[in-house]
Amino acid sequence: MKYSQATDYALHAMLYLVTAAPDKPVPVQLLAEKLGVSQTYLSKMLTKLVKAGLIQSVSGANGGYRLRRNKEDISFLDIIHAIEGTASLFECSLNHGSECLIQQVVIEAEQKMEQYLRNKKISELAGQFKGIG
Amino acid sequence: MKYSQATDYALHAMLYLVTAAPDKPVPVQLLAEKLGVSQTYLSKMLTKLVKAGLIQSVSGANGGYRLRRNKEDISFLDIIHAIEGTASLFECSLNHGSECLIQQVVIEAEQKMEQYLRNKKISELAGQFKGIG
DNA sequence: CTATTATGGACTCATGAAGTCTTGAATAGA
DNA sequence: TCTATTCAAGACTTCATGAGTCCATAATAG
Repeated sequence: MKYSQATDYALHAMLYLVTAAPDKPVPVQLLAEKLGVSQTYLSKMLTKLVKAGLIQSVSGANGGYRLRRNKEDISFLDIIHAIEGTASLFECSLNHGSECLIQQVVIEAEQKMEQYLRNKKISELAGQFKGIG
Repeated sequence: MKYSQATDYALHAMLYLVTAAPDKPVPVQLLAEKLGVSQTYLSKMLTKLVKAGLIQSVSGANGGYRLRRNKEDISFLDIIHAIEGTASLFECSLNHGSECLIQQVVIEAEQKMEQYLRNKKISELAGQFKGIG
């Protein structure tokens, strides 16, 4: 079980957008160079972030991506959920009669992690952030 | 990102072993019937649990599996780690100069989850456990 | 009109999960 | 000692998903 690299890229891209000038949209080409990943691949993740309402896209020349919300309102969990989906980490595959006690425990544990990620905003790192490379 | 079904089976198998009579080893055939999974597949997971030191195997007639430790000393995390491995959920694939701040946050979150799973013992469910099916 | 930029679908490739099959080793009991 | 039972391990198959490419289409600034 691992987070996908796509999540890794998305988190870094968002960190860049949070630290970048908020008025000017950043084209995917620039982001892709910074992260060392292909444009076409990165654009998949950015599209997901757009659909999740975290960023906004501007087509055409001088276009690109910029934040849609206040940067203080964007949590790690928002980004992770946008890429990985919101399904639970654990789903019992046995057909018990009742609710699965084991599943309840693991989901409870997952919620501890989510709670931390929900409270942690990507902008908190912007101060310490010295550039991607 | 999801826990594997193997982890699901292993947790249920351990719950059964914890509630079963501790003196008599339980053969994989019996466990497999209870869980509704094939013997050969389940035995893979049980072998991992043996290697992790959670249970003990007894070959030959009247053999099977029994707990190796005190049942109060077996946590959810022990079982999950035995099956899934102990690698971190997140590994930054960019080559930064320094440590990755993003990775630090996600690993911190993971540790919240692990802390909960480490404190939760499988035997805590034994009381409420009404059988697998 | 053209260059730039995002969107979306089809596609390939590699990896890992899920599961089977078979062979071999250990041991209890006759 | 022989046999039935039980665990261990490796090779193998199948399928789903992650990772990534390529191309055609749509939107927009100049």
